[in-house]
Amino acid sequence: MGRSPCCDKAGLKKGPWTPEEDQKLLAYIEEHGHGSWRSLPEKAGLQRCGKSCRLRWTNYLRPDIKRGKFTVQEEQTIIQLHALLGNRWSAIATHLPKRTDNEIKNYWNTHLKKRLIKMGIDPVTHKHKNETLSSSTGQSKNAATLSHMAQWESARLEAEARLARESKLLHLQHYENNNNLNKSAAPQQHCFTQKTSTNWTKPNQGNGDQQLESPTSTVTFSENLLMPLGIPTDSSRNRNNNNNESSAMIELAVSSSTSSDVSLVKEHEHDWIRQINCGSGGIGEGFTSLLIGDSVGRSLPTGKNEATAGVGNESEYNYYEDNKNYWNSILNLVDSSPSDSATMF
DNA sequence: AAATATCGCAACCGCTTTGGT
DNA sequence: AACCAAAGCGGTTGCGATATT
Repeated sequence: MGRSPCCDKAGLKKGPWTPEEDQKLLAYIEEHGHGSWRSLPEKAGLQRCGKSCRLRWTNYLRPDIKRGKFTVQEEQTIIQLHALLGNRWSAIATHLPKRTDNEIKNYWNTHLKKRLIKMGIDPVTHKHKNETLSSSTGQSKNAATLSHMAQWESARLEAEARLARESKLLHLQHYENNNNLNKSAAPQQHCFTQKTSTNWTKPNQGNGDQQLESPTSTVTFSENLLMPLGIPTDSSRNRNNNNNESSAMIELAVSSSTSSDVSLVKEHEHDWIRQINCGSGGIGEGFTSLLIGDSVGRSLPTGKNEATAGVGNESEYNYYEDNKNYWNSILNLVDSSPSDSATMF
């Protein structure tokens, strides 16, 4: 059987989008939200299939997309996350705010992959050729360890999403109950429009704030998101938290996570990681922070005492040390890459 | 200047997952 | 539980731009 293609209707246009089509799509979504993608093209007066419209929107027209050159930081993040997660572009994209998975995927395939190959690093295993050659003599431990850790990270991400979904149900119920009780005291600040994965809506409709918002975009309550966890944000350092928001709402923001909300939370995890690496401390040595942080890759403690701080015994020390060395080697190779290091990163 | 090769990226394809009925 | 529609996702393709011969 199989599903019939969505674009097989005669007369539907394919290929590059014209500025006129972009304008129609933008105008329609600004006015109505996307609603059902399938019915959108007809309503918007476009000779396209819904899927094509959705892709054009999510990969190009969405206002929360950052376009243009990737920064050094972004490149490093992609390389490191790819070593960890493989070709899971959407997962990688959650750590790169405002970049789409498609853009990251393209950038990897056209730039980073080739660059690693040029440097003698296998873009699949992220191991240097020399290391590959000597792996038969027992140095494959790093790869095995990394693989093991990657499995844990994958499991963690999945569990996180599952828990988030479950807690959302609970908290939505909680919120609805509260909302029914306190309709007159509805929170003013949060743009709590729609956070399902299916419907994009325009926040603050009618109040002059026309900022568009996609299911995976950051929302305006984002920084409050981290407050209850004790995670500092830039603005939280600079201003007092506005405690007018109901704590229930904040709690909801943190825990109500559909898959799209997970990405939202993860987007901030990126900042969180940065905070940890900047030495805010106290959050515990998360796996991700251990692997991704510059502080790990670039300024590893050389003394065993420092390295083993918080690590219980010799085998655990080796475990961490192995991975630090692994990332160190990647970053050192990248840093000391011959000839065009200036353009490299 | 023309032909050819290579690169970069938007868009497509098809499979999987999710959510509603 | 089964079915279906829609969204998510990753691999691949097509084509315009640019570099090289």
